[in-house]
Amino acid sequence: MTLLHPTRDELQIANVLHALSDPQRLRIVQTLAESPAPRRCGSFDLCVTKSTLTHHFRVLREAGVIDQREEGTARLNCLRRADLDERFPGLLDAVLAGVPAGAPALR
Amino acid sequence: MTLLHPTRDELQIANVLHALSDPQRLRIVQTLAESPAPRRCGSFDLCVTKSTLTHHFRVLREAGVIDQREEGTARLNCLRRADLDERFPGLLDAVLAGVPAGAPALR
DNA sequence: TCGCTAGTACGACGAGCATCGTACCATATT
DNA sequence: AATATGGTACGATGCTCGTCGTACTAGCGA
Repeated sequence: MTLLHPTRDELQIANVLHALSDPQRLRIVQTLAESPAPRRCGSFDLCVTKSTLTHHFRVLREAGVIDQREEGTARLNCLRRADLDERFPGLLDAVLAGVPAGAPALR
Repeated sequence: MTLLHPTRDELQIANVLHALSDPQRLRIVQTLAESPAPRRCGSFDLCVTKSTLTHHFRVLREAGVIDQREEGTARLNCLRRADLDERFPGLLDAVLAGVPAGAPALR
């Protein structure tokens, strides 16, 4: 299966904002931003099932917020910082700064 | 009827992002940002009915993005710039910069 | 007083979303 | 080969959203 990613030029502000407007996805992005290395989908501390997780990762990917690449049996996620900063300078940092620091564990 | 506005401290990043994730509302915010004076609800060039307009203004108001006050038979809208900038510094500017400049008239 | 203007209220409808469970498919590991 | 691990696919469910139309209210001007 091929993972569809929008190109940098295809990023739409409304899509990005929608992707970021969900608490679970916000938490994924926050975790990703704090993480030095790409992370597996399963390594996020969210209180949802695996299938729901898959859904959220797809929304983030299709909006262009994250990049997913396959690595063996896992799927590695990372923020598309450069693309986001280029298209929407300051947006990601502003959002991350606005997310409550000690976000409840949700689990 | 009393217009409910969240206080500055009650603003939630997820709510704000959701409010901003709709093209029509994005256009309202953009117009408001470019306007030196408060504007009436009817003065926005959107291709939706009056009742839909009312709905969008309520979403923006309840998320804390805009302030609405009654003035005779009209309702005047303005951005809550100061509050937004205080709680989420840079967010509004980043979003506004990301909105396509010559946004289609939608009408 | 009689409209006109600006906007709300309410109910409806179709679409989309967040969530789940079950079934499934790879790739490792034993 | 058998099992475990990491994740997807699909269908279902219930909720929310964007949109509309119709009916309504409040203020303003003739």
